[in-house]
Amino acid sequence: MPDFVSDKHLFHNPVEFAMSKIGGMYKMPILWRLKDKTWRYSELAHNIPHISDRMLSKSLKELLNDGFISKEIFPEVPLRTEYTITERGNKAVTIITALRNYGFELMNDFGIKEK
Amino acid sequence: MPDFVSDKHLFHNPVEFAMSKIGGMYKMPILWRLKDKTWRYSELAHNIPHISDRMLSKSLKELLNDGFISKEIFPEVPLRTEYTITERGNKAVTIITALRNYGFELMNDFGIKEK
DNA sequence: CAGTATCCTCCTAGATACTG
DNA sequence: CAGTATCTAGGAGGATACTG
Repeated sequence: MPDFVSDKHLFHNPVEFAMSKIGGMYKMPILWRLKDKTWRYSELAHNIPHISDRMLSKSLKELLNDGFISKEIFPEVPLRTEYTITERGNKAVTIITALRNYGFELMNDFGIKEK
Repeated sequence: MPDFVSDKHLFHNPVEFAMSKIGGMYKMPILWRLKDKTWRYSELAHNIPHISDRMLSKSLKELLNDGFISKEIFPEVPLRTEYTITERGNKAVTIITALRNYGFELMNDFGIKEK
């Protein structure tokens, strides 16, 4: 697996590339919530623990630019925007599900009990 | 999914926990190489692109402490150490394989051609 | 409501040098 | 050969304030 460049950034393997697209603190939590319904900005903001407006808007923008989600703006008063997962996003959810299941296994393996 | 603490570090979801164990730049590349045979330190050092001694030794130590690999020291001259994957490491390889396949799909999806 | 702009902190990884 | 120690840089994410 040789190095390759995408979007002016150097990658060494496919996992690194995938993580550059759906990694970080909040992208998976966002995609996970969008997997079976449309959410509006404020719903995500209130539902994802600890997320700030800065990180939410930054993450949404990147997921949007990379085609994992789509956005619809309703020019009402007050303003409403809705985020929906795309086909590319749905494929991501498959691996997120696997990662999540593995994470639970590992937590159990390490004796961490969830409520 | 409530927050939880492990090893004095705060986590928000199972994916974050999994990534704290097998994430970072080099842990997956190491586990990937150990999946079907034992490697010695210098073989890993020469085979994993761009890795420094510092990062190799640091990553190996953490994988060892977390039970993903085991280590055997042969007190010969010159010194020889061999690293072998454990059952826990093999489970990790399953998800790494899935992530890797997803990464290849995504690269293809984004028009990145590998050689 | 749905964001953006600025500034700042911490942590991962790189560079370099050294050792049993 | 198989590492460890020290120092540094870059980038992800936090805090806070502001806006169409």
